[in-house]
Amino acid sequence: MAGIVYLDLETADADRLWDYGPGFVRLAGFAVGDADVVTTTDIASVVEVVQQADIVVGHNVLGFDLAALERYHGLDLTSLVAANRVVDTLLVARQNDPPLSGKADVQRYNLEAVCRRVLGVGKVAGEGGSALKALAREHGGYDQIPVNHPDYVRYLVQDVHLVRELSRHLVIDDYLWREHKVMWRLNHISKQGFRVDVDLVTRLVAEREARLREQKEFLHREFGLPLDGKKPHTTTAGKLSLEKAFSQLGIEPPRTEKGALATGKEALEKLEAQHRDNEALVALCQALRSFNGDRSMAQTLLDHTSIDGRIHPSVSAGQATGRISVTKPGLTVLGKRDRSNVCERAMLLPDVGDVLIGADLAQVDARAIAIHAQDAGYIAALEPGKDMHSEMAAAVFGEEGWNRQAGQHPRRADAKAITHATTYGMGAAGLALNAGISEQDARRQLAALDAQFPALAGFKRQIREEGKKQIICNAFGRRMRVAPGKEYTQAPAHIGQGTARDLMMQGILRLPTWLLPCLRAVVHDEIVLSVPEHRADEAEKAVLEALQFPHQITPEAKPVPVLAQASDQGRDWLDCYRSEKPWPEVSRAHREQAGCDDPDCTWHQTARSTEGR
DNA sequence: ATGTATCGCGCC
DNA sequence: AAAGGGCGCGATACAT
Repeated sequence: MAGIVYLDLETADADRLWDYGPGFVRLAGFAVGDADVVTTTDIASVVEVVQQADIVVGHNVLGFDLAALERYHGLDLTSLVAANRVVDTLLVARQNDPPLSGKADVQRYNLEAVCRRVLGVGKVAGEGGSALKALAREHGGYDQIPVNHPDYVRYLVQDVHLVRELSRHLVIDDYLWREHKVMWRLNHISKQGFRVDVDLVTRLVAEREARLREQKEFLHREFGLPLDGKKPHTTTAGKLSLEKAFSQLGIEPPRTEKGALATGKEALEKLEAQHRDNEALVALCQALRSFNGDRSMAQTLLDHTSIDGRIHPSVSAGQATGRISVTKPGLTVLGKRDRSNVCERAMLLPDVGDVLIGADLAQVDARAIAIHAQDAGYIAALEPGKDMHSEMAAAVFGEEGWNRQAGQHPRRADAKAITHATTYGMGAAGLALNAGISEQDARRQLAALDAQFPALAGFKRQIREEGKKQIICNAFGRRMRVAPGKEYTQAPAHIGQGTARDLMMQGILRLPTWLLPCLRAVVHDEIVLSVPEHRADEAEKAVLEALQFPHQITPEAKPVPVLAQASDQGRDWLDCYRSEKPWPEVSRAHREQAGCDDPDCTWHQTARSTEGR
């Protein structure tokens, strides 16, 4: 074996890792131990070196460099990861110095930023990232930069040096070894890709354009809104003419919190409800609302679809809680609650000959909190076979009116909101506003919750206190940063989300390896897989087996059961929810019909409205 | 032309 | 004293 190998690659446009083809990797730089940095275009020789290494170290190597060597040069990454022979300094940097929530910290983890922090500013010469971008611009693309260009080579050499220096300052704990295996498994989502119904996407893009044009013309004709821009009502000129329109209709224009003209769903729905008889106003609101929720998801999917007809989203764990981001395109924001946009999920398909299966964890954030809080009553409410929210309702509102055998507690929905909200530190005022109750009632309900679950209340106090040290740790050892001053809300919320994240990742780690190439998406508490039709039942059983287990925070602690439920086996992602959702169009079988009688069917509606055009 | 901030929407 | 968390993406406005 060849000691520690520090590695960095220069490639064509990084966004094209999965569809560029041979030649993607252009130049490799590596150093073995303390030896000089070697740069070469002989990538096969680099694969040899990596395979021989005791450990290969690099920044984002798991998600990028080693993935590229695996894809285009036959690297056996599986064995490397299994033997703990990969150290990704990006994963390490995030655990050693966790990010704040929000956008402020997204740029803090590129190699140069990490090195400036850890090694000191003087160690980093220039701005490699932007210089590289300039080189690419100058030569007409990342894949056109001459591989012997002195600046190109110099930045590569510096990055290898930086990785080597950096790795001497980073601390690798047990959580990180686990995390490498987690991210390697999740990277199958990027690698395999998710098949797109390109015909449907193309049709939806066209339909949306037609609809938008129609609405814009209507608003222009009736209310004098400008025609330019994609959403004229959000431009300065558009807002001005809208204000005028509202005034002419005798209505005070609705405002957002910051005083701008409100054109959001809630504001418009409220306005509509208040002035039902003002026909022109209702028409205006409806036209404006047709812009809302009208996202260009089809276009976004199309923009990210590779020549193989698939999207290859990025998977990363850069959030403050460790939650997994699936982006480019973002798969965590596809419509689900709204009938009007749930059909976005119909655009994603299983592989040919496959079906999609899904499973989601039941109340996983509550279980995460229970694991930490060790509140006997709270854990009891989470026992298998019990309906957690009904149990919570009984605890807060009393047993009366609830026949356990007959079904759910009548105030189940209220309890659900309270449980969820208090985990995130909602106060009485917020709860009152949210639930439409008096502040006094809200205070009483929150107090009842604390009284019924004293250990839960104690845990929240304790974790808020720990949050003052800025770093808190979840049940699996992930370190999470709490913003100073935000301990009250963030500390319990981070525990709920962060431990929930690692419960799901535990399930991912428990999946049998044959299912890894089947992974298509993770959405916090849900996973989706494309599996051969004849193995669907077997796969579903294996997934449920993997996702369900009791977890205890210490060997002495009370275990909390983690439970999951399977979705339907679907011929597209939407089809997976056909028995969960009440809308007929969720079923692919329904969508395959030429038409239907349901006037509210969002699938056949567009077909009807465009008929005879 | 390109990047950042803000808003408003969607999801869990 | 009071305090609802975490995100991604598109569109626009504005600065550079």
